[in-house]
Amino acid sequence: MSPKTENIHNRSERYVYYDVSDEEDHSLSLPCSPAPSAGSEGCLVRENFPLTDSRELQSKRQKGRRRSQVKNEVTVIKQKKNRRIKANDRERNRMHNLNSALDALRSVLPTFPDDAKLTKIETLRFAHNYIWALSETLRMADHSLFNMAQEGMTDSFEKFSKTCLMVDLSSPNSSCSSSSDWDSLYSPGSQSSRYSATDMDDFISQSSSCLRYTDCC
DNA sequence: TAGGCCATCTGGTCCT
DNA sequence: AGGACCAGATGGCCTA
Repeated sequence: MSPKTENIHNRSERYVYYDVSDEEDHSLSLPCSPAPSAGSEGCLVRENFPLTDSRELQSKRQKGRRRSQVKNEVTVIKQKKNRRIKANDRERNRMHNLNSALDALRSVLPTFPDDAKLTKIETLRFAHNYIWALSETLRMADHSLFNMAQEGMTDSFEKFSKTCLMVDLSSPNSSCSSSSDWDSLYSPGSQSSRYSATDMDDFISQSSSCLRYTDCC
């Protein structure tokens, strides 16, 4: 096999490779179609060589560009996939952090061990109402203390101050709270008004009575 | 089996 | 560009 023939043969091999994904290459190699086999050799030798060669160079460049385009697309797809995986990972972590925060919130809410775990929405609603209830309790306690001070009950005031501030309202073991008391705050009901004003009033009165009936008074 | 809850994925939007 | 946040979609699990 002469060098020239070998060269042509190599070209035809390359054609076969690029023709798979390139329709324009078909048009370029049309004179030698249908198959760039033995006929193609005659084709290339017969035509004026420089023209064929420049066409080939052009074709090579186009093919090179397309190959790098394909490569780029593959890279972009890989990059996108990689970014998605990383984003999913971050999102998972974010949700885990959110859940940890909810767990922390649950842990400071007064529930009983045998209670079913509060759902997310229950936790948020309960926390909201619990804070409100504690605020109300404080307000009422302040009011009571103020009245007591006004009446000159200095001893009672001091005693109240020392001991009642230590009352742990949030403790499920608190003597004045029971499971049902706390259940009333998040007992099953309509989602929209799960913790009714009545429930909260009950809670406040119970909390207040707790303050009133602990060993401080 | 329907409905509720949850975890995860995904694409969009906004911000740095 | 990349990260945070959000909301919708989806599928799994559990319970009444």
